[in-house]
Amino acid sequence: MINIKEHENLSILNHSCAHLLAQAVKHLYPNAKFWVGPVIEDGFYYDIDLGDNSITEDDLPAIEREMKKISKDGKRIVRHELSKEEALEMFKDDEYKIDLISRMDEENTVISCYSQGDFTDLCRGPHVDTVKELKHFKLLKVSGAYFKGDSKNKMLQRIYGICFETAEDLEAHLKELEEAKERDHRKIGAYLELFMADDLVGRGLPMLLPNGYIIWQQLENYIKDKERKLGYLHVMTPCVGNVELYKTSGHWDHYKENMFPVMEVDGESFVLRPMNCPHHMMIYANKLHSYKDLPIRIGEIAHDFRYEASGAVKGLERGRHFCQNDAHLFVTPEQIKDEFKKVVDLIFDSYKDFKIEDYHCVLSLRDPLDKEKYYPDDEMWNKAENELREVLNSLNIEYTEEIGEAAFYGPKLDVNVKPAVGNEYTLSTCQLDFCLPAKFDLKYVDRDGIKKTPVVLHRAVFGSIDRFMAYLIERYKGAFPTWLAPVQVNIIPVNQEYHLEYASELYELLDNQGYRVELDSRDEKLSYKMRESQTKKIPFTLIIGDKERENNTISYRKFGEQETNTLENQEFMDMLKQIIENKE
RNA sequence: GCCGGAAUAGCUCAAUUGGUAGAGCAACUGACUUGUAAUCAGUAGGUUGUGGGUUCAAGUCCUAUUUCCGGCACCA
Repeated sequence: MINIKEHENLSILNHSCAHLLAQAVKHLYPNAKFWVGPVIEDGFYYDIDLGDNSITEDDLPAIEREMKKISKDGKRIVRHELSKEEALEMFKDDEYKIDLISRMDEENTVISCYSQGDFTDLCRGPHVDTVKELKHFKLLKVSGAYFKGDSKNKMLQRIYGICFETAEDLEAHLKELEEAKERDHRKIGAYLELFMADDLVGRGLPMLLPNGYIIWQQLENYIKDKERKLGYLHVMTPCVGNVELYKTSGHWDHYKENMFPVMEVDGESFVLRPMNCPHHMMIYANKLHSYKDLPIRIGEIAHDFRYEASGAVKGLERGRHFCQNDAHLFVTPEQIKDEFKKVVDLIFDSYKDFKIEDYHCVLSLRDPLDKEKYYPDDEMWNKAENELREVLNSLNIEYTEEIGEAAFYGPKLDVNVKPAVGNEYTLSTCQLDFCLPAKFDLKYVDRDGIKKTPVVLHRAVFGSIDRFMAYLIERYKGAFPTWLAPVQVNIIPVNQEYHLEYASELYELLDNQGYRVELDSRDEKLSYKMRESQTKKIPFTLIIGDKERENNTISYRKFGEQETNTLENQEFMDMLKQIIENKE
């Protein structure tokens, strides 16, 4: 999907279109006041204070018509420059513009405005020359948005739209949006019976159905196997923990609002655990370690519970229960780089197996001004951040840096992806932590006989298995590679009477070798069964009739292909084995 | 949590200004015995998310509530 921000022309076009939107809204809602209207990846938006009025999606067509009308009038877009003083005078009745202007630093700043007909807006520009150029746009959605992005502030109304240079581009984009909706893991998940949710079970608590659980187990086995080969030790720890555990780690102070409420039992206070770091810290602390033991890599497929805001819950992507592919690596300071590199390699090796190519890396740093969230030790933070940056650079990983995105205990590398619908989220993460080991007073005995505190890398390759699965559903549009597919082979006998026996033999053969195979022996036409096999996106559909029975062969059709191939039975088995091994 | 929208059969949707809740697919039954994306006929399927209210009459109007959807905020 196109990123408007990356194209200069489109960027200017969309920004100008935001002004056009504002002008149209002003015509229809004269009391409207405007905050900001920036260009985003998917077009533009404008944040508007409509006072007592409100706009719903039903009002968008009328606003679009007004925009078209203004565009047809074809007024020129003119830039004026004024001093801060003049600007304050000009917008004296508009508290939003006053807010913007007064935050511009120097007294002598030149402030620019853009006018088109009866509408003038404060703006840095640049813009297109006339509103006539703004023809191929569409308003997409309305929503609330907090003033200055702060939930303590009042809510403004935000209108989203997008603008293109040609009608064809716009149409193509709208079509892409429709297609993206079809890819949504919630839609495919219901259709292919991968998971379900029910009000009686509770909000944000999806349940994996047999088909989905097969995929889930494949993922679990895949990553545990990879980790085992890299020296990870897997553990299992309880889903409930004493509150003191989280007070010690500091998670309680930062996240108690987002935990399920405390359960009081026999004078002890418990919570459903929201993460596993403290448990793994305690496992490390279970015995005294030598520097020779390090690194120690504790891994777990761990069930966690978070009381996510109701508006944040989304399918398998974000639930109130999820399963982390978590691990904590206890290392000496000298081992940080090497271990970090191994984690990064593990992440991207795995991505190759799942053919995940569309991601971007973020180095998440602290906000030095946010003394509340971040552990106040500048020296520790600088050291950790520089260390992480150095490793990323030495690995030639492309990344952007984001301030204020770090965990409270340390900076991290996040690997982010975009879902079919909604905001980007983090798939994999590797976090550097100098903080928690000290809080738990973890030690190892160094070469010189002195007890020292290890450094911890927190990492998750499949952030949560559920979320990773959500991403894969969308990545593959439900057509899973054979090694992941819930049903790998579907056998269709041409005729129930004459071919069922041979088809059953083949079923046994495949089943005995551990393949996930089904035999469709219903009284239906072949074409009917073929259609169903294709709509269920089963990788291999076998057609078994006279030809196959007489020659001891298998005719098969691969998902998404039109032709059928025929192979000797053994050849087919070899091919299937090969495809699964190659994760095709 | 906040702003807005939605909820009708298992699924996708329809039902005029308030006036007998309907269709396709799926399911079930029967016939057909099939060579690569939908064979034909029949049957059954609903307290219109839930609770209150207005009305002679509510899927439709009002109200509360739950869940879902689109964003915002949050994301250890």
